[in-house]
Amino acid sequence: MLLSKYFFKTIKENPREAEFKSHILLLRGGYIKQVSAGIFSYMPIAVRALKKIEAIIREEMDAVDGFEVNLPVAMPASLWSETGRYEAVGDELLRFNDRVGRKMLLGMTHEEAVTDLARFCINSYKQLPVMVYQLQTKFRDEPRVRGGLIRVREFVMKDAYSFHTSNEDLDKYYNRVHTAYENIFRRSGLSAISVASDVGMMGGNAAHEFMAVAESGEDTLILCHTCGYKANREVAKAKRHSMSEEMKPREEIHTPSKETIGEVAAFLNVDERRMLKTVAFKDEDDNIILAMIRGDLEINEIKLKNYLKKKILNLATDEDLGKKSIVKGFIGPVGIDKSITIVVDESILNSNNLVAGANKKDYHIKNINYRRDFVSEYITDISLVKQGDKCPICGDRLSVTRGIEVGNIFKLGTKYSSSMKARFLDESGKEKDIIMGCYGIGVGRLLASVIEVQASEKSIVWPITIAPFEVELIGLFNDKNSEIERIANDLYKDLTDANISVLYDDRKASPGFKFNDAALIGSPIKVAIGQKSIDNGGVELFIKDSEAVICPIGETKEKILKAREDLFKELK
RNA sequence: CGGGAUGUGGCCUAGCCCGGUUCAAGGCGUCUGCCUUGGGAGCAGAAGAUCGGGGGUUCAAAUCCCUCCAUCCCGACCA
Repeated sequence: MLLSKYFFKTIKENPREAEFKSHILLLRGGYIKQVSAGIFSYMPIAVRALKKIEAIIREEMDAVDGFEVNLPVAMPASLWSETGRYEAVGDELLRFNDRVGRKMLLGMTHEEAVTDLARFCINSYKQLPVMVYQLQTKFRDEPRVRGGLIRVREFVMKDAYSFHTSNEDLDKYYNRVHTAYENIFRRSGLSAISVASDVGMMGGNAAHEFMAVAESGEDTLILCHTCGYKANREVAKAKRHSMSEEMKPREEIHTPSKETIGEVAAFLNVDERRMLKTVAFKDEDDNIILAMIRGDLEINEIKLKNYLKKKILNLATDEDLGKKSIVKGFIGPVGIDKSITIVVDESILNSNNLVAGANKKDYHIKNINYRRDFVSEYITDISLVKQGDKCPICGDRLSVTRGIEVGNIFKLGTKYSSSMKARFLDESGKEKDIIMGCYGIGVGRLLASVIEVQASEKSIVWPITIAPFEVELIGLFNDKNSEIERIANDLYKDLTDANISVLYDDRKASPGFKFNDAALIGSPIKVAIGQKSIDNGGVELFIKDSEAVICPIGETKEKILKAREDLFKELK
């Protein structure tokens, strides 16, 4: 490809609206053009990289016996009503009417469409297991977009759906996909780790997310470097040490205007770990829920929400509490209105003689003990894991890092097949719901993550497997110097004939201009040829971000072929 | 949806607080000509702007006020 003819434009200055490294470099390098918040046009250089990623994904999906399909972007609302999601999903589902006024939607995910296909095609256990996948545009009307391609409204996703006769078979297949995902990210040059994750609106039994570790990531990951425990903070657990001591008699004490854990602990001179913290929430029906946890810990709202199977859970306002005659700042388990749901964190069970509010202004109660002083039918782990907490598996210190979710895999179970009546006949002729799994990868997000994780502030070096052009040939000559131009042209032809994707910068532009554009184009192999390099004995070869190496012209093609092969080998 | 910020030729930025003789400016990019090729060259010329939109205040508005819109960041939300 001749750069002088290429549909392409670079920008010298950082665009005003971009803050993320990947966003800045993708805009400056002429990969993407923003059309609206979270909606982008992709230029040829980006499309080349995306197609390479898609090719890797297809190979790996085919290798786990997947069949590529194409499901619709626009669907009738009635299909989604079958699972109740037309009504259940919020405004991120874009709803509209067609010309006859029928309710429609833009697909943000495709469980309904694929289950509809499955119930049509699958009748017998003999057809299972089977997996279908697609690479297709999704639209999600996100309330907040972020970081260029990191979080967008319209994007291409690889989504795959598998169908099984049993949970055991799903488990087996799920592991195969897990491996396929590891292959995809490794081959794309992105180091991603899988963590246990929340199942969210997809429902189902188990899930993993594949995370690119990056400071700019929006997810918080909990990792144990000793035993390899890895989890999204949303579901992460920690070992909480016991704080038991001999039970003491309960005692009410005057704590004027001491409302926060810190204030009360200081006032009474007790450790915050001897405090019982109560946080009040409100659900979608305006019910008050009190979550109780040890004073030094925080509530993980997602765990709490999942445990209670609530759709909405917000912090209760002072007004909400007032309506139920709950005394803000002095809430406690003893003497509280019995009709209020109390969720008790496990940390309360192995601690005792705790201090909590007395449900009376300016009073707390000392030496509260679970069982003796109160009980609840809702006991679970609702604690938020912090840096330095103990690993639930090995007890060693946990560390916290940030990650970008580039893929996820879910065990769906029968959530969709049962509501949509996607069934099969088993060996004994009995009708059963098909057991499903689903597996997603955000293609554009993967591309952006590669930059986010490994690019410098000013330049991209693409992994060769996804590079828009494997080689960039930088011609440094003017028109009069036809000798050098002839050598460059010959080299370009040689490389192209060898089936290497080459971008040849043949533009009339200064060397600095070309080198800077090359830094944005990001070919992992760059060749510069000019009077200076010729005088030094040939061309200059740059592999990834290394210093220039002089290479005789006659050996250039072989050197590049070798370097190319080596780079591919690294990402096998 | 809450909090914060920003909208000035294709891109970046100054001017705004303190309205009027720098008031529509500078750089980049683009076009034409000359010249030039080792780290975003030089010279000369040219095109290109409803100062985000609307309303208001005023003799006078990019500048002050109201309102709407758009974009970004943080939070909420999220496969």
